[in-house]
Amino acid sequence: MLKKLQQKGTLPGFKRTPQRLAILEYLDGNTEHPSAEEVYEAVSKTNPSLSFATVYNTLNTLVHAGAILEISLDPERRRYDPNTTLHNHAICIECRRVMDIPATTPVNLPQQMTPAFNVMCCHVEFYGTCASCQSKKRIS
Amino acid sequence: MLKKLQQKGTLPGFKRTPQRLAILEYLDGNTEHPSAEEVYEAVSKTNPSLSFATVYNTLNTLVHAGAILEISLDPERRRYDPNTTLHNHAICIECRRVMDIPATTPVNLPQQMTPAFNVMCCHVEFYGTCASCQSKKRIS
DNA sequence: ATTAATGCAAACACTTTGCAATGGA
DNA sequence: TCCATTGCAAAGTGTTTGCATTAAT
Repeated sequence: MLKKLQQKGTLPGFKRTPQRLAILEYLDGNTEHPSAEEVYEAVSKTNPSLSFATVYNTLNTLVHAGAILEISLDPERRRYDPNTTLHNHAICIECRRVMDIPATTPVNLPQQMTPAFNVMCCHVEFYGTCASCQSKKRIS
Repeated sequence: MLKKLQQKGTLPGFKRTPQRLAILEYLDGNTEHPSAEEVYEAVSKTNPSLSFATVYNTLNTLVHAGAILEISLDPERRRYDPNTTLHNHAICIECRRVMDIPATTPVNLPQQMTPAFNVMCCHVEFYGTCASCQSKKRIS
């Protein structure tokens, strides 16, 4: 998905600037669900002139193009997910890390709701503790 | 849950001020998933001196006491849910309204994740269009 | 009397916007 | 050349905080 945008003429009017290409490269295959600040921190290492405006501008453009997903698991800040295929998330309540979980068995709305609400997609959030936070707790 | 807090001596140190009692009354049984601003708008009608600081202060106190839930479906603002029992949500992508959905069949993590991630609870988000937005679309 | 809560204003964090300068197409 | 994008600074939105005053216990 993001690889396509790195090539010429995929999205009409989308100019492939050095900043955008660097952001695309950072996002492609990234499973960290980074925030705008994390994108800025990472990409500005190689592009010191990068501005926050460009990061936000690019992320919003990518969201509108459907190339990445905006996820609102964190009330403090928006996070972005380059994985646009159907999948779920496990959120560690200790370290707040978000992990991808394959969408296996489909989840259905209870029958009585089916006619009233037209489900287009669904997203499951698993809250709990990740492996590393579990072992940290055992030690302390 | 919220009814209890309206009575004396339920939460040590929790003072039942007129503002808090009005907020509790507004929240109790409310299924609108209101934001802080919506709480302020509604409650300040009867309590004109109410301040935003008090609304935020009270909502945070209630969240910490486990009396209400903070939900981050909306990246723009936090919403609050007085229903603290296990349930899911249907989000209309047209009008952004959030509806409660009973949690029927339990959702499980794929087997291979089970030992690594200790699931404590799970929350399903159904995205789609609600009945009223469907009929609006048919008309226009 | 003690201590928590109120209301105001200022501060804060995240995100968007206006605009002149830049640079892809 | 044309027009989207950049970078900066200012503005906008939602939330928190400091503090003197008020009021519940």
